[in-house]
Amino acid sequence: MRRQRDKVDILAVAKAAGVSPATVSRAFNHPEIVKPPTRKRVEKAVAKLGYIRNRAAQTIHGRRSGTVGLIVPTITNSIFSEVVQAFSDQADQAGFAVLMATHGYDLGRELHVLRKFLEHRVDGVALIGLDHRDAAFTLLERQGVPSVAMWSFDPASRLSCFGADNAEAGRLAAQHLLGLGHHRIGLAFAPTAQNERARYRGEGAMAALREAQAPISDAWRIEAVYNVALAKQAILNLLQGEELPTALLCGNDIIAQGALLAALHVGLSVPKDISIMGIGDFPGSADLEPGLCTVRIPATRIGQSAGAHLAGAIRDGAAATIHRERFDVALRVRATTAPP
Amino acid sequence: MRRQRDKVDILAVAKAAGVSPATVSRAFNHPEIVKPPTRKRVEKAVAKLGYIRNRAAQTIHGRRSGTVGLIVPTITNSIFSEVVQAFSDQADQAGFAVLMATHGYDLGRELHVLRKFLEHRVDGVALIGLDHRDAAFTLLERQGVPSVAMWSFDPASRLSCFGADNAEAGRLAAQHLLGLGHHRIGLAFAPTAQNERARYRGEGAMAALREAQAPISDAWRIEAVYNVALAKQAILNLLQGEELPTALLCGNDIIAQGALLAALHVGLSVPKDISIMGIGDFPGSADLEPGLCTVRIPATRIGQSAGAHLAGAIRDGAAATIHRERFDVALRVRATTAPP
DNA sequence: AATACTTTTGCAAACGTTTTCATTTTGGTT
DNA sequence: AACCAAAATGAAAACGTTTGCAAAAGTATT
Repeated sequence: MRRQRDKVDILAVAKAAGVSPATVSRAFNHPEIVKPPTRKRVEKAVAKLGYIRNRAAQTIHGRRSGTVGLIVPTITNSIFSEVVQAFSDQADQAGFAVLMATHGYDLGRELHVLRKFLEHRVDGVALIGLDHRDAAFTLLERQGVPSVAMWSFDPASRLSCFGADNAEAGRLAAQHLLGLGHHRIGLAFAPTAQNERARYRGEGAMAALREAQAPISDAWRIEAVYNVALAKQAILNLLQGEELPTALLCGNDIIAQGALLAALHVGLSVPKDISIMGIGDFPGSADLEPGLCTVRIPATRIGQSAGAHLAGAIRDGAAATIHRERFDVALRVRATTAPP
Repeated sequence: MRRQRDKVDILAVAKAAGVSPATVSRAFNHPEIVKPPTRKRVEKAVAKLGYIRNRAAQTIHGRRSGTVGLIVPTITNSIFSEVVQAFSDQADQAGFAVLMATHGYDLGRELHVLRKFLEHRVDGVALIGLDHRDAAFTLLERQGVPSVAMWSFDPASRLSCFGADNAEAGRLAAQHLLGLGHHRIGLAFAPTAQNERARYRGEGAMAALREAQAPISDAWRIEAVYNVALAKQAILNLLQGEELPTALLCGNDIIAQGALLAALHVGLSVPKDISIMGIGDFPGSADLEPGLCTVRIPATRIGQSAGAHLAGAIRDGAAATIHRERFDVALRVRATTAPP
């Protein structure tokens, strides 16, 4: 049984292998420049002592920490699970460990977490969306930390961004409903104050409705939160009203899922009695009964590209240059929509 | 505009505040022992220079890293989202940053990630379940890193554990169906090889069926994976058969959700034509239409307790003592089950 | 005003690596 | 065998903190 007191560091390994600490270090970081027999001896010593490198020590020496920070609003529903998974996989493949945190749609907490991550000297940062505290932007710029924003595309973004044109997504959704002949369209969106995704989508949808001269009733405009149960509740209230819309355009698939359940709950048949349209095409949306009609946002590809780009930017020390990538959205016509 | 070259470290702050580096350090770590006016001067200097502490430097000095590792099978579905969120919140509150990774139900990858996290000198580790590579256990013991396993309870566990008795959950589910009068019960479980949760649940269910002398047909025993779409597919195959079971007991709510969708898809009415039972009570299960009958496992409480305990064990340097906490499971009778 | 505490601060030695520079070893040419 | 270049290794100085110990500055007690 190994005693606690004889700590096994690079020096202990060096002694056990009969080489200098420098050689041990090189055996890890530049194996090609240490002679194979020596390397073998080092490896044997490492195995025997159960040595585990200390990343903190190399971080302090100015090398990279080997971590990237990932800050998302939430992981309790499926909205970001795909993008988080894809990003993490990519980071992992590039050899990074992922520091992850959620802020619950509170940009103040986001800033707090960001600061904490910078104390840990993350080599890069990934955020969701383009709405952030000004302090967050300046912090990232001052520290020269490569960073990416995922989910939204904006040609004038202050951060590198990988995402979709949310206004277009909203427009596409509205146009699909209008094209089916709907005029009385209800809108269910999340609060848009600190959330440009919801804001842009809403604006895109409204623009399309105005163009088509569809009426926009405040009674049909409800605020839902990103949670199936709560969204279901909110929509139930709407469905209690007397004059119902013939279609419901939801800010994302979570809300749409709530809407679908609410409709079924009050005995409405979808899409016969009411059409329901989502945005996002989250995992599971296609498999609902009936399958949810929505606008696809390629979350996995966004996460992958963002992860790969961030890893590259870290490797090249390219914190300052802004890179923007726009991912196409596409209508996914499924069974929850039909002519009124 | 601050030049990149004049790095702002504790020395720069000290100079700007007219004190020694030691005092700056103390102002951060033991504010109570530095005189208020001095502290003020330090704080002002910190703000002016935009200084951000370097956690790596304090880690290397033997202090704690301020990070905990969280390794889960997956986050792409709702299974672990609750427990992950609760654990992270707790860790965050205790001042820790969370290094998180997924291994996709591959315990080899889990070991790999664990090793990586130890290189980063995480102060504690949280895992899901009790099935792990032997090397993972020894690694944790050798390194003396406080660790907890969430989700399963076992009085003989090798790690501290916070979780439910999965055999009881399986038994409870089976007994509920038997009690309703079902005899022809299909079982849909995930592969049990490296997953004691599924294994114990299955064993508990089988034991109850045997006791009740219910027939166990291999044709009604199918292997599903933890993914709504794939589970739906697998169950669809089962439902194509001629002699159908009158009830379906699913290894967890994800599979049950797939089963529900599959049944609806082929035009079966739930629970009139077939009863469906899940295990877990994941977020959203209560809100399905019809609401999913299941066995509740208190994921949020598990994550909270595990997080709080881990933080405590780190504070007290109590890596060796094993703590086990058992959380009660409870039947949640909802609309997807009825007498045959 | 001198003494004895107590509180606050500073000095300097760690912490575990990496890397520059210098030195030794190796292998290839004459 | 002598020489030279190239390859491999070692010595030591960093990296940015924290903390034990000692010195200095207050504060209370005579």
